[in-house]
Amino acid sequence: MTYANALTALADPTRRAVFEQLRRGPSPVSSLAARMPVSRPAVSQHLKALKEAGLVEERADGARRIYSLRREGLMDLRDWLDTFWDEALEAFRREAEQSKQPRGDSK
Amino acid sequence: MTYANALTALADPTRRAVFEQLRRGPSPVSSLAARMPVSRPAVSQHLKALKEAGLVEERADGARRIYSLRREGLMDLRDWLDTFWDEALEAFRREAEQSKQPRGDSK
DNA sequence: ACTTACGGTAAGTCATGACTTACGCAAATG
DNA sequence: CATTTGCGTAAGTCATGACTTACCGTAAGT
Repeated sequence: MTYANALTALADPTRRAVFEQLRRGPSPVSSLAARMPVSRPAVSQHLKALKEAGLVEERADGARRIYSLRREGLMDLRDWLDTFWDEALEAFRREAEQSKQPRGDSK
Repeated sequence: MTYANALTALADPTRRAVFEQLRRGPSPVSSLAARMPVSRPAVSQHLKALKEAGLVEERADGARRIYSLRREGLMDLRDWLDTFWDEALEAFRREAEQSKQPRGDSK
């Protein structure tokens, strides 16, 4: 269910841009904000959202907060995506669904 | 850039639920709506959004419109996700970025 | 032809959330 | 210490978009 959090977090263009910038490596907030068209507090808020979604982690360095990617946060999203291809798993899921819910049909 | 459309489309819980239901197979609108807590027009609107995002396709069957998954629509999203793991590609991207923009640093 | 199923679109409401400025606090700097 | 740097949070504004009901056309069934 955590793939849902990743999706909502990454849906916003600005927030996604912040996330993508972190591919360059760990970075303090101001550096990120400098490259963005929005204010620094806006970036802070996005980082908070990303952190709560498990997509980013924070480390303190004196007065600075260094943010970096958390690739594990993308794992669940990746797995969820795969459920749309994996036919074996899908068949299994479909069957489980059916035996659990006799009245279920897609007509 | 089309992964962005997929992300925004799949961010909404209801819309995602519609999308996930289509894993069971192609289905007309009313059947989908029957399993959902929202009205039929709402589902119609979500299907329109999913279609515009390339995640779903529509086929006419008399008065009905049969909707089905378009897995290709997820491809770009999948590829985008992979860019966060592929170190080689990342290094290359980083280098390209740097030679193009001498003043760029992440300090 | 009349009626009923199916579904898209219009119009309007309401909540969410992305942004801003203002502020406060902790750590570095002089 | 006083000042500056770095960042989070509060409060308020504004746009977006997810839903509703009402309505329309089209295709099937009687």
